[in-house]
Amino acid sequence: MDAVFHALAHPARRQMLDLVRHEPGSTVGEVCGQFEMSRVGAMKHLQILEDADLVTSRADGRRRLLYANAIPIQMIYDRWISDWSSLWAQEITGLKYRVEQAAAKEPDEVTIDG
Amino acid sequence: MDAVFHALAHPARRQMLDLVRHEPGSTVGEVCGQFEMSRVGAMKHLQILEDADLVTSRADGRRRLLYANAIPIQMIYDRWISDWSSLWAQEITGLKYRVEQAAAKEPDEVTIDG
DNA sequence: CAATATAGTAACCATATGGTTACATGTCAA
DNA sequence: TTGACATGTAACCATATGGTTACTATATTG
Repeated sequence: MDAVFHALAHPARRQMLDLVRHEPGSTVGEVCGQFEMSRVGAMKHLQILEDADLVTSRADGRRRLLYANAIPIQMIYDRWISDWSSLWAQEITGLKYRVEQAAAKEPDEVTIDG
Repeated sequence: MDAVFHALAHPARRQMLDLVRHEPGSTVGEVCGQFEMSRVGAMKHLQILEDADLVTSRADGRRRLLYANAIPIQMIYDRWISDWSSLWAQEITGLKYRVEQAAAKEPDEVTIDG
């Protein structure tokens, strides 16, 4: 849990995760190339995402392909969000609505960082 | 967002948030007393939670009373969890189930840290 | 095979983080 | 009104974080 929240605490990492989620199979170089910082700096962020299991990878020759992993996000929901629901009961109807929307919706263009 | 995730990245702070949520109106001293570290150390964690708006406070004489704030948690749901739902579509039924459970449930004894 | 492309390591640096002790302030109560 | 209690500040320290440059290693391709 520490690792997951820590990984999400940096805007560059949230953006990276976003990138990989919307473009599964991106290479390390492609992802790093999107950022101002050095490739090595970006790779460190990637490493932190992988340590938190938010990103997984598969070797492909001299390249490495990256994929977002939803499990830790689910964990956050299960151990945090759903637990807090009682404190926002007045919004629960809206929440159920949004969940149903999400279920119906295609993988989409929504941005994550905020 | 940085502040919220960063605040949640430390186990002591998650535990504190848990404490305050289950015992709203706890004083600074009461909360700090629950931890091994010095009072000042604990107060710094509290400050970080307040900076992230996860905890708010109200002065009461020489004491300060603490309250958990659900808004940032809702933000996490809105900007993260619901957005990822498409990646766990096969679990969406279970998710809706859990949401409905949460709506029906009383404020409870569930622990958060993990 | 030689050259290039992709990824990874090593070493380093400035600043942030997480903790401490000692002291200061404000409020309640005898 | 004085003393004790609850909270807050200041100064400090070790280590972690986020970044850099230079170098290495492994695949692919001409």
